[in-house]
Amino acid sequence: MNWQDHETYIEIFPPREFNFQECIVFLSRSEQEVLHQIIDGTLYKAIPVEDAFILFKITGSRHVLRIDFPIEPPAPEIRSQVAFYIWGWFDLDTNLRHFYELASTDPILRSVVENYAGLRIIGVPDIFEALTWAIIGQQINLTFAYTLKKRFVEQFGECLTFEGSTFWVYPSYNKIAEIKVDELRELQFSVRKAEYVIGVAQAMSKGELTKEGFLQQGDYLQIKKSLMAIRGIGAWSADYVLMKCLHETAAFPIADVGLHNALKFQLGIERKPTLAEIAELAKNWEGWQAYATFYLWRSLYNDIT
DNA sequence: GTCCAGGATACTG
DNA sequence: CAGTATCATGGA
Repeated sequence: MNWQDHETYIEIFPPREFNFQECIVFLSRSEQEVLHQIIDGTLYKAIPVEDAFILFKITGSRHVLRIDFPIEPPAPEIRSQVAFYIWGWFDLDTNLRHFYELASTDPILRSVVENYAGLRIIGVPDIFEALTWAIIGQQINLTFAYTLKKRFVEQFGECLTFEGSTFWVYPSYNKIAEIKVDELRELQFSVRKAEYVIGVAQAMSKGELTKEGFLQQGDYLQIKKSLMAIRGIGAWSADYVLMKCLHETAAFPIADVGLHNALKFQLGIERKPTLAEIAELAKNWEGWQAYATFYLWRSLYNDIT
């Protein structure tokens, strides 16, 4: 982690293959997003750190991210944890050079890595959020998924307010472990989605499920197997969590509808590619399937000014 | 009205 | 074991 503490603010120095603006485009993909805000090109987010909620804002230039604390600068240890959080959020430990080399000769990836150079997988560092967001998004369109998430966060999460703006923090698993299926049904969750979400919360609340626990298993396939043992987490969700939370660049949600639509467009065909065809295309992506998927997702939406 | 959505699970033959 | 029904609702 490459950063510098200036007491009232901090600076983070990302690797060369980084473009803050591209990340902002991704973060702007839904107007219903409640877990961060972009105001005049500045990114705001509140996160829980050691039983407190910290609001930070990020302004990015070419080679440095500047992090300010609008409410008040926190203690040194907290500042360090915020830097660590942001480092992981933007997946700054990953060296993209290998991916770009591989993509430069790949018929599918060549154009997207040129178009979106510097884009990184924007993560979901909180594994409870990653697991439950994957569950919420299953089998429904993204617009409705964001509607459900917004209701869920505003019903059970906590928030900070600053200068008239509200900054929401994702609900804690301890809170969700205690609610009933009916309370989520009222938000228009299906009974099954509600059961899955509460089940994950209860497992985490009992300490049966932790991010560190998965990471310690080391091997991608072993972690995927462990994730799929959770009720409500199938192959797609497991790969989604590996990709967005556990920094596994080889994670590949091959059944993803968004991936299929992006490939249909990139290939210029009238139908979606079959799983076998995708597997064939992806042979060249070995080790970087997660980034290939993320860049292809990016190709599905237009820039937001 | 029809069909598809960032799928997963329970049931059936 | 592979195929099928079911979930719940929004958006195109």
